[in-house]
Amino acid sequence: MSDPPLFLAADHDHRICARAILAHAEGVCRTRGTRLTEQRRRVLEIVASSHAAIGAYAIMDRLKEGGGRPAPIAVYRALDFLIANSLVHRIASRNAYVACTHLGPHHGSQFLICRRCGTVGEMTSEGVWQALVGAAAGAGFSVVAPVIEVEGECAACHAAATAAAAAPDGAAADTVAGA
Amino acid sequence: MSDPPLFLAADHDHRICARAILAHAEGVCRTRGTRLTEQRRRVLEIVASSHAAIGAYAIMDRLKEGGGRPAPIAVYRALDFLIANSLVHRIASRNAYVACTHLGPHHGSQFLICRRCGTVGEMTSEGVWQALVGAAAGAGFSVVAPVIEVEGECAACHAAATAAAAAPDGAAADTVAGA
DNA sequence: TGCCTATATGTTATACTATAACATGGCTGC
DNA sequence: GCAGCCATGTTATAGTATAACATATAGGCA
Ligand SMILES: [Zn+2]
Ligand SMILES: [Zn+2]
Ligand SMILES: [Zn+2]
Ligand SMILES: [Zn+2]
Repeated sequence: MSDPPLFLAADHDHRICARAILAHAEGVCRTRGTRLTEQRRRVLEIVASSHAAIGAYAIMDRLKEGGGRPAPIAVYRALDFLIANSLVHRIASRNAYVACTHLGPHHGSQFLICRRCGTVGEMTSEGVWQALVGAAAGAGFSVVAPVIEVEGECAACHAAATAAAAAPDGAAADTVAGA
Repeated sequence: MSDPPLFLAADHDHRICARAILAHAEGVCRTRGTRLTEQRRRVLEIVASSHAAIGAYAIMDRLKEGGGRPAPIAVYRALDFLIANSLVHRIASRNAYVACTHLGPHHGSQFLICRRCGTVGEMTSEGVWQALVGAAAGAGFSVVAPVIEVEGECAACHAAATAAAAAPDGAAADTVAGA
């Protein structure tokens, strides 16, 4: 009912999102006694710098901008840590990664991926979870780790596409890139 | 209610499955005026030779057994055709492919992947579909192409694991490989 | 029949994604 | 200090997928 919106407006102040993600990571690591090292922190910052999913090699390129010469394995090791702590999620259908936008522990998120702007919304619908577990149980199958990644269109892009289709003349509304 | 079982017994006569898949493919291609060429047919036979998902390079190795020297691209092109015609599905979380076991047209299947035997069951639960579309709509998101791939345990493997845990002495029941 | 075009395949090279194996460094607790 | 653990560096390689261009084959049609 009062869930926060999965998709924020394109012009939202994303620094607020990024800060919240980093602060949450600090808290998680302090609680668990794990270490959010500089490298892991930088990878998380890069992943969290946008609501779109980013590939491991793109993360590496961003790290290089800071002057270092990180090898792919360094990025994957940082991602392994972040994923193990549910601070980052892997999007298997894109071979890419997104920062978790949830505060508490959770399992079985559903990822809504806009085919136009690339924004990924992380949804945790109890109804979807129960429908899936129930249907699987009907086949004698016990669910352990679901991968649910939905390609589609977010509200903003859908509205823009509809408007463009209605008035196909002249300058089409630009597709907004993920902030 | 009267759905066919998603997971067949390990000792079922899989030649029946394979023949049905090939016959269905012949029919689909005849209806659509597309061509089930020898290469595409062989790739489909290989993918359909088991209920487990198989990787593109494993398919290539199997093709080589026939004497040819297929390049990776040949396998991917055949897979592209088969996937476009819904005769094969890609399992993104495994980078692997399974033959479709459905007869009619369909969208949004849910794939149940046994972590022990590797068998993939293709489920088409209307309830899961509706729960997902409904929940996404609540976020203003319109679903186009969901990827639902669930890791878990099939009934047979779950029973075997439970039995092995109850009687951990001596010969544990072998994990059955996908036929 | 013989050309024409679209589709399918062959060939070579390369891009992209991810991990193995082993060495080094650095913090922590004793 | 030093032992042990964890994190990182270094090098090499495995695994997955596509680009670009040449050739071949099937069928439609003049
Ligand atoms: Zn944001
Ligand atoms: Zn969008
Ligand atoms: Zn079978
Ligand atoms: Zn199984």
